[in-house]
Amino acid sequence: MRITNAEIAQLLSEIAEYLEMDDVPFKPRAYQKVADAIAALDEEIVEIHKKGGSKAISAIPGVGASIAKTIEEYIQTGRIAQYEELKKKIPVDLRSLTAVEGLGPKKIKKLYKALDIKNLDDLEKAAASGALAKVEGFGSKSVENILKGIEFVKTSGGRLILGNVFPAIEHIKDVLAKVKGVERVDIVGSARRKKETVGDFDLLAMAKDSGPVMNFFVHMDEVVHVHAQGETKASVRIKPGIDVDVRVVARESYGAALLYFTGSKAHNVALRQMAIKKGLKLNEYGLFRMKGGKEEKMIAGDTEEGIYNALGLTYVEPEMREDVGELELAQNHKLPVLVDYDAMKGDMQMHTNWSDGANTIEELAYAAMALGLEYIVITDHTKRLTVANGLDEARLLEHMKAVDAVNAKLKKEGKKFAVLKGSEVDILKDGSLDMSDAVLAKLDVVGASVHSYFNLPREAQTKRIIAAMENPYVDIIFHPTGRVINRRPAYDVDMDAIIEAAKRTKTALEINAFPDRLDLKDEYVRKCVRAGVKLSIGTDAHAVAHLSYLAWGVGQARRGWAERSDIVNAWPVEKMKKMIK
DNA sequence: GCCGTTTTCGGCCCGACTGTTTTCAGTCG
Repeated sequence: MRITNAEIAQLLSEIAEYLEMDDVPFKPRAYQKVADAIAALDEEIVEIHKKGGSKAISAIPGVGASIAKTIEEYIQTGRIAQYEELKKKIPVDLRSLTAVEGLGPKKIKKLYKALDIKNLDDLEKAAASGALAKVEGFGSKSVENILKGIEFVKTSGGRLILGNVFPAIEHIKDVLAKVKGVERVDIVGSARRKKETVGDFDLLAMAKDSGPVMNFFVHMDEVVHVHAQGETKASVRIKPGIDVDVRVVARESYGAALLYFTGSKAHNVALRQMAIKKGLKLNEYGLFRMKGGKEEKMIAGDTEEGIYNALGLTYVEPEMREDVGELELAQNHKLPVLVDYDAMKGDMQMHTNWSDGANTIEELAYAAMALGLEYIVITDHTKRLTVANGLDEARLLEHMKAVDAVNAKLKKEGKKFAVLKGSEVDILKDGSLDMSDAVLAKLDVVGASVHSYFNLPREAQTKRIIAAMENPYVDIIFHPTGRVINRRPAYDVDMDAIIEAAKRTKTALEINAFPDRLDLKDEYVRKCVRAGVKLSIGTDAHAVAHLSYLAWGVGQARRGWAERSDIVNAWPVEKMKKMIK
């Protein structure tokens, strides 16, 4: 069983929480910082260790000799003695208990000592029996909130897929923007950074007087519960089970607030530390010059750019704000110029009613044209995927003629738009394809994907995909890792080997833009960019409505620091054809 | 426990809101 970065991060985070329970100063922050860094790491920590031992691990920012040894201990023995000691003292299910809003290490410890509460079930029983309300520091209000928190943890199961819930939050943003006195509303938080999943939504509003907008917000029809309501900040749950926070600030502080509420937390902390070094203080109201421990003068705050510049940095795009090296680049004015959301010229993957799509070739073409695209690649499934009505050689040849017919019609109408002939070919167990080379040779673009044998051993799975890339007609590997967010993990593949083979065979890797796929994920996108492997963004649309998902693919590309030159379909059709095989 | 243009000791981001312990600790982001 492979040890993942996520499980190491979870263990370190729990150690931090245990230390927090005992009021140990500063250590909790050190452990938590490392946990966050490892969770965001784009390399497997096991690999780092294999290459350079605990010394290489301690090269990760925030990791010193001690924590490096702790991680090494886990990699070598599967256990951490320190963690087990701590767990023995207070054997509780920290992961689920801390997921309850309002419960932190201190309260969890108190509940364990007083009522032997170890998990959500114990907690729920104690709340129901009335025992909880008798614990010092807990009252009827706490019990009520804890019960609601438990319910939420049980039903929502954690993070939501951004693309699926975004329309609901955009609606609230639009409604708030219309409240009298509101000058501007922005979606901030991880949604602005285009993280693939979000825990909650944050909105920022600009207004002189916060009263009316706060009042409106907590009384919206969608609101089922108000968690908190103050003068400038409120937090509610809306109907689909999403938590939404809103914060109101004045114009002069709006940039500072945007910066602060967009995060990430690690990026913000790093910025504040830079400010301190310059004798400044950064908070959500602005960047201040300090004198004798007091704010002397606000030197930036109305725009994000002004704050970055005052700190000697170039503006950092929200999708890059994860404290994974972007600040060093900003300091040296060497940030990449990320691919723009409106840079896309084409869509590289979609399905028609010839296989498992809902619409015709023509309907997709007109819809894509309306979205401002210059070309689309039709990539219906092939024969092995019988459940999707996959095309065999004969039907694919027929299908190509149908594409020709649509192009002829568009030309007659004077439209400058191209429909390209493509296919989503199945990669069979041995790495061969379910379509003859003779037919593939007639297509403009060939994408190949894995739809079977998800559980092959790592080596076999890797070999299988590389074999497909070696086929001279395969231009793109579609959804290269097969993961479906919140539903199915990626198949076990050696991504470094895949990326290396992609480079060697000049095969592009897809960023599948479907909101619950976003496959490649951001860290692999970064690796491709670094290696010079080209990327292809496809919506994998199975209906006209899905074509708008392209923006989620671009967001993912930007999170991976991709520039326009890295994305084959950010180029006009002729240039795109040259960039693929 | 980590770190260093204040560098091997002495610091460690900062503010809003809640509930309850009538002055603040705990949690969150």
